[in-house]
Amino acid sequence: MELSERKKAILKSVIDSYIRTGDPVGSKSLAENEQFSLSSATIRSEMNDLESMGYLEQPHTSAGRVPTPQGYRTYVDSLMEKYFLGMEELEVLDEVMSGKLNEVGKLMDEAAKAIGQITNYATFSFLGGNSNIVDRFETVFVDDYSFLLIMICKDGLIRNRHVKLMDPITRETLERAKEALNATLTGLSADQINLSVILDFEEKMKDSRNFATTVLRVVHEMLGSYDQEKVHIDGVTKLLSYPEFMNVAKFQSVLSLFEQRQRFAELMQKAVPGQTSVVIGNEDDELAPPDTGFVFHPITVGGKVVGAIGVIGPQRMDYKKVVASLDYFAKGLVGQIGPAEGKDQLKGASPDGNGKDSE
Amino acid sequence: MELSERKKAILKSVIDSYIRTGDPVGSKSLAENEQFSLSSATIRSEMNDLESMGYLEQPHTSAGRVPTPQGYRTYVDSLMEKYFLGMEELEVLDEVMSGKLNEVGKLMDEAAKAIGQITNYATFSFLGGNSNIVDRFETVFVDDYSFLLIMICKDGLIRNRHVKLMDPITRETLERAKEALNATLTGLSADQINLSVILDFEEKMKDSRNFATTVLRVVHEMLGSYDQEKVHIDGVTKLLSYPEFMNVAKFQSVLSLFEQRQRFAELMQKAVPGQTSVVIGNEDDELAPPDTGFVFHPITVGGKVVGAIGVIGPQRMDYKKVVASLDYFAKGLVGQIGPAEGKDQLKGASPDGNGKDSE
DNA sequence: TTTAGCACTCTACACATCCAAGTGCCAATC
DNA sequence: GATTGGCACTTGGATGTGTAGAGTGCTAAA
Repeated sequence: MELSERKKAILKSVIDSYIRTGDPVGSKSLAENEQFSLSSATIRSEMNDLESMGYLEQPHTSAGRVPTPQGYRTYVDSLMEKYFLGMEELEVLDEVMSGKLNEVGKLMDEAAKAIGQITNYATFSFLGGNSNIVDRFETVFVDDYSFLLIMICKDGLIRNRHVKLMDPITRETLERAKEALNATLTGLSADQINLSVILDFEEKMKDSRNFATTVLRVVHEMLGSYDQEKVHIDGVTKLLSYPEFMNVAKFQSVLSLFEQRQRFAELMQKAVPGQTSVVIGNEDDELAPPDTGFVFHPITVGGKVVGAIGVIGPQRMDYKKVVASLDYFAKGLVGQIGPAEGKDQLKGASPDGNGKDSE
Repeated sequence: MELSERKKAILKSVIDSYIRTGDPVGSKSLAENEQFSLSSATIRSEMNDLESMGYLEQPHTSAGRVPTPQGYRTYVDSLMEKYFLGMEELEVLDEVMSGKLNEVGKLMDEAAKAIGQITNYATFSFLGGNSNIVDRFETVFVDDYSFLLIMICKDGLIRNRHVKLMDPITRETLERAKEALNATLTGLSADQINLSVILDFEEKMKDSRNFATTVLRVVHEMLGSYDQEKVHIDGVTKLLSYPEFMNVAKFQSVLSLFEQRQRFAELMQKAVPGQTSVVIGNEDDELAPPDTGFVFHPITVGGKVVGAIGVIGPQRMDYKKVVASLDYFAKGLVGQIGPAEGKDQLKGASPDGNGKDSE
């Protein structure tokens, strides 16, 4: 059954009002809200329809109506109007983007903070996927018992590890290991590194077995795991100012999401490049806790999603404002990281990478 | 006025009981608690004394007594008995420590998590101070528009940054920059880098001014700032299981501390090498939020505090258990990082450094 | 010095009441 | 047929009252 224009208008009003106040909205307050020249009874019956169609629900018999996830979904997809950022808001964002930050990671962190300031919700920034293809390895000799292993990926991301050893190595061994790595692992992604590749590498390094094993273990870890450290969350306290999170249990469910950072990576797999996504409550899966909303915008480099920046708030968050902020930042970011890409397309010049990738 | 033995015993009992239950403890329950063969009236008068001496206080007239920060202080310093870790607890910790983790940072994170599991409080691990002395710089050419700058400090800590540039560089320029950095900055700490040092460096790189400026800015940042990213907090949700944090305002004050991570660094300045410190509420300064307790153990490398691992919980936390866990881990850690130091004392072999220093 | 007894204070809880908000339904009206 | 006013009904929240229980301070007696 299609929604009539009037139903749409009423649904939009209900959601707008609920987002603003957080109180269930009743037929009377809507009727008084001039824009409808209808009595509360009429509105009541329309709301009744909307409820049976699944867009609204009542916390209890004598309360007003509250949007369901499905209600929010239609609102976000087709009802809400565009939000235009105000002067101060633009200033906050522009300041971050004009800041001379050489690292995209830092930039994203700052932007997330700024967006949190504008919207008053918690924000996160997230960088790095897990299916990188190795471009090459580099090593730096630190001392006889340790060295730095640097992995440069095709998409420009850089990770590194400081590897400690039990037995001393020489610069020569290290150099040989680097060459062996480059010879065997270049062009492969994590899931392509199988036993034969490993044996190949160990064969090349057979005079220093222990060392080779250690190196492989580190490489494996660098390739395989999402890098939890790269999820930065800011402004969790802001959530405590919303009544829906004053309930300890609710807040706990959100907090525990924050502590399982790898879940962000899963969430990000829903990301559509260049487009702001909205996940409402546990709409589809169990990815997000109930009563919360997620809005995020993926960051793509060379057509590949390498991260995201986003907002976490109550389900009734001000989606239009949040979406506007994220869009504005994402549009600006393309300008920031675009030039480097343009300059050096053939080499796929690192548009990013940033230190945070190291770990 | 000195505390009589009996007063001490009563104070200890009150605190033990309060830590266990979280309820204010009354004279009657203490009197019944066999170990005193005194009537409740006597205990009452003793408690009255303890109250006027500042060790106890009453939430309201008809409630039992609750320890003050001063009360906890005496408890921690001289009253509490030693806690012996149980088999399962030892197992949890041993497993972490025996894990082949090449990086001290990772090790500390895991240990913090384990201690959280044992004690059921929030934990943190923190790595890196800000007054490092530069041992040398290394660079890695990534592509024409970016490179990796690696700073190796005297104490073995390693930091790195992926630096992006607006103009292309050559491997030769990069190599020259590295040599210039090593020539001018080696052996200096952040506060020793003044204008003349900067001018010296710029003079050496005068044919590529922009590049030199960028490099200096990055170096400055690497040297100067506490690295917020290096504070890892785990198990915040655990705190929500204690009634004292069910109050939203209280919990908020703790959370906001977590969001100002640099405050950990300040807190750490109180650290005494090799010794577990306890900070109770806002005992002295405003460092810690009221109603919370901090217990932490600094990690020293070459006599210098480079980090800490610790526990954050309600003021009435089980200090003896927490202290025992931290002590055990710290003792074990010395063994872990000791060997590398021993093997290569002259060179001040990196006992650590770990990737997380990069950022 | 210790103790038993007692009056007093305060909180937590259960219970009752009242009120406002909002609903659904129905008959009257446009 | 859509809209509306009227009305009975439901419900949660706020407010008030009474009671039980825990704990105290004080005092007089042991």
